[in-house]
Amino acid sequence: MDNKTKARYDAKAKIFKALAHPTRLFIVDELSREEKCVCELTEMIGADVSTVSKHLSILKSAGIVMDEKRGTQVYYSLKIQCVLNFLSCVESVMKASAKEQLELVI
Amino acid sequence: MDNKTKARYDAKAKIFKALAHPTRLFIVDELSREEKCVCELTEMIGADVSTVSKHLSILKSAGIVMDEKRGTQVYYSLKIQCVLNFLSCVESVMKASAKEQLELVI
DNA sequence: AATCTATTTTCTAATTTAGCCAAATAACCA
DNA sequence: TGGTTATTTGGCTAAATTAGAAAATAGATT
Repeated sequence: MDNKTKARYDAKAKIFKALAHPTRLFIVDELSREEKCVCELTEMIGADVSTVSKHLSILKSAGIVMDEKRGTQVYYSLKIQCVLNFLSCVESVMKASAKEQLELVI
Repeated sequence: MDNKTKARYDAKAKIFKALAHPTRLFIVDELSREEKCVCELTEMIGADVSTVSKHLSILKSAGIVMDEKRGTQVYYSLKIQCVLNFLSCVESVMKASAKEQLELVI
């Protein structure tokens, strides 16, 4: 595999890594409804603000969300809508697995 | 967040984790063309067989690929085609980021 | 049965990630 | 200016992930 190809796979992997955490998936779900400030998300998630802020920065640097400062607050919103489509594909993977599990039991 | 909801996010995250590695993305790409045995993939990837085998088992336990033993070889193939759609969404995330980078420079 | 081949599993060391606390920044307000 | 609130950053520790070497397993062949 040449360097360029390798770099492409690394870049793709970075995006998947950004989504590969339950808290970050929750954030994406919430932001798909409407923008939220860090404080609102922190409240919902129930972790330290610094932790939530770090999750957001990972999503941002992957290009999945964007932020906008208004007064003292920073609002985050979903930047790439198609992320939602692939969440629904993931659901289908989950359903397929669950069905299989079930068939093993029956 | 109740336990059930949390479990759902964990399960989704598991699927993203499975895809969050350059080698595993490469494997998915290859398998989207046609099934391959572990030895063929190992040859292409150039890592230890045990490493490749482990990557495959991660993809399998996430429900993304399936395997079939034929003689001494094990053939892996893509189980969930929609994974490919979301790879194309990821590409669009990458393009958007690249475009932005470019605009910063111009 | 003994051996060979392909693959998986186990073990260990190295690297990365997650989460909290404390400190630093930034924007607003008195 | 000094203080307050919201957020980010740095530092630290614990947990998770990665990779390869070696050992174990399963099926095919002699």
